[in-house]
Amino acid sequence: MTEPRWLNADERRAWLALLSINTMLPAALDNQLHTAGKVSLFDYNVMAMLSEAEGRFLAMSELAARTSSSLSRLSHVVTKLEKRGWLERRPHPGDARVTTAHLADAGMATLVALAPGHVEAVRAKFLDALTERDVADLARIGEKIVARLDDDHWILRET
Amino acid sequence: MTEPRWLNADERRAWLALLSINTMLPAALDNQLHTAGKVSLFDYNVMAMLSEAEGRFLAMSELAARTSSSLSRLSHVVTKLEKRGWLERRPHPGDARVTTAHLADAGMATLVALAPGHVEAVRAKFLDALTERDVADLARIGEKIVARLDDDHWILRET
DNA sequence: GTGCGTCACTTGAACGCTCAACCACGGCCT
DNA sequence: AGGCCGTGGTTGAGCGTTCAAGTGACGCAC
Repeated sequence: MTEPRWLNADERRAWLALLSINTMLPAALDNQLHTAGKVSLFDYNVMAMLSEAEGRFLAMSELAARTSSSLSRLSHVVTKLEKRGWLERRPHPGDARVTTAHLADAGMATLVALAPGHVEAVRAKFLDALTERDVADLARIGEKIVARLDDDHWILRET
Repeated sequence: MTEPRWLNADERRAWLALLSINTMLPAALDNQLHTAGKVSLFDYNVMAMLSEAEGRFLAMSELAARTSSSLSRLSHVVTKLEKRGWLERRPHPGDARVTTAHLADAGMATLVALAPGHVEAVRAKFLDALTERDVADLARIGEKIVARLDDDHWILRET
């Protein structure tokens, strides 16, 4: 039973900052999206990921990977968005186990309507506080952390 | 109605990384704490903040500030932890509006028991992926973001 | 000292998320 | 062909969080 290595000053600062960002940033963006269109940040992201996919659809498991969420959480949310007419579930032709989520036209329309305000909020609450250099550093460091948490996370998947 | 400024490559990388960290890191730490002692990361943090305070107590509003949470959320959690005998609410002598939360001995004991494993997890899931330089950069950048979200956040309160 | 606005919190209901259980299918292996 | 395990997904119950409303207490104006 050896003494644990406690955090030094910089480690503590980094950890506390990340912890605070972690609760405050999603809250701020959720807020903007919710007042603009009764949509959560997660809802938005689900639709955004679909909008960027070829054919505007993805398998549930792939969509879960791209939103860093559990299949269960995604399934509940897809059900909700489906009820609003923004998404549609379809069986996969080749493999009957697979369900694909398709972004409907109505979903694309709300996404397009919400996007400018959302990007503005991302800038206002986050990116505008940083220099170009900071953003590059953060991207590099952030990807290292992501790699540690999930070594084949999709955002690391480019050449 | 001008065209919004969409994100460039680094901005997008930084944003997506932060978004992923945001869901995966708390989940990983929650997991460790929950299997080690049926405690959430937020529960742990509440008790940790109290343990570091003079006299092991803080006003609810101050504790809310130090956990970046709403008073409402904190109130519910304090009720829960109080039922487990880890915390105690007391009226503030000078101002009857204020409630203070005190860390009980039992709470301190569980904190002490949980701390080594938690710190190890923070290192394993996060800090160990980074160089010393990265940690310093992240602390600096993180604090800039915190400042943007709340310009007198408590972690910025030292000289 | 009476009103009035603010502050510090609490509460209950609605909503969202997590967890464990479950089902159906596909890909084996024999 | 039959049995088996792993994969992909759904569901419902329980718990946690948010939101809006409500309760006192303080402080200031008059």
